[in-house]
Amino acid sequence: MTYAKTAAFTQEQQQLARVAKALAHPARVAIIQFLASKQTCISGDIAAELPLARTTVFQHLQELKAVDLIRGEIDGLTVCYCLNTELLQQVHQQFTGFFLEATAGAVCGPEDACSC
Amino acid sequence: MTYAKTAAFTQEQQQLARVAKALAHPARVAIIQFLASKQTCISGDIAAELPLARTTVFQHLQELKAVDLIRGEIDGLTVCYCLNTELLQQVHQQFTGFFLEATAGAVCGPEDACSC
DNA sequence: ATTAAATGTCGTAAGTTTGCGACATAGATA
DNA sequence: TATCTATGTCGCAAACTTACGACATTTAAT
Repeated sequence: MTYAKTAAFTQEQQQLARVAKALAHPARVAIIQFLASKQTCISGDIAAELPLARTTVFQHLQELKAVDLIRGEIDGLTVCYCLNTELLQQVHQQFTGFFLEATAGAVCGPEDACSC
Repeated sequence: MTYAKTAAFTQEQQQLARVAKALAHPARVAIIQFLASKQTCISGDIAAELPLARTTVFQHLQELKAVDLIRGEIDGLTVCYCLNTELLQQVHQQFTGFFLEATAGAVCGPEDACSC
């Protein structure tokens, strides 16, 4: 039942939410940063870089793959994980659009009570 | 147990994940867009704009308030909801930094297999 | 003082996420 | 061929999320 009403929102809202959800865990943020820090694809032990069990990291990797933010190619014994930089750029634009729209009004300051 | 290991990540990663999580549902994206579209604070029936029950919308509003993306001031019988544009701007910068970092490497194209 | 309207609080059902250990599988190498 | 290493798959327990109805609270009007 949990996501029962998702279909009632626009594609744009759903897509933004979907990506946001993929980034909604520090481990997944860390994984992307780690892949970015190596300037290349990674074969292997990402789990060793994180304070989590191997299977848990694998699970996070699956989630990132599910939204296509990263790719994974099997290469013999190891797997090669890559960032999908093209999608990341696209998503960046989408978020920028969202934030610009949201900040355009400049309604309330940070401390002041609002004066409705 | 679910968020047991969160503390093991950096503040930056946690903050980004926290905001991403707040945006990780289309209803919450829609709420922010709705508040932005009115160029002012809103007293009242946000639920009427969304395909969800009043209490459910209220719950989403609470979550957005919890990360301080929106503010709510009680004003007599109604409540005045505002975007925290200052925070939104800050978060926008944070996301931009993250995405720039992530796309800097430009490792793999969208279709090509990676060449590890 | 009653009552109507607008919000907030609680509880609950169903589904999802997180984190992990145990087991399965597939190349590589002796 | 046995076996080591690197990954993938399953299943489980605990916690979290989503969605909603029923009830409480608060303010404004009559």
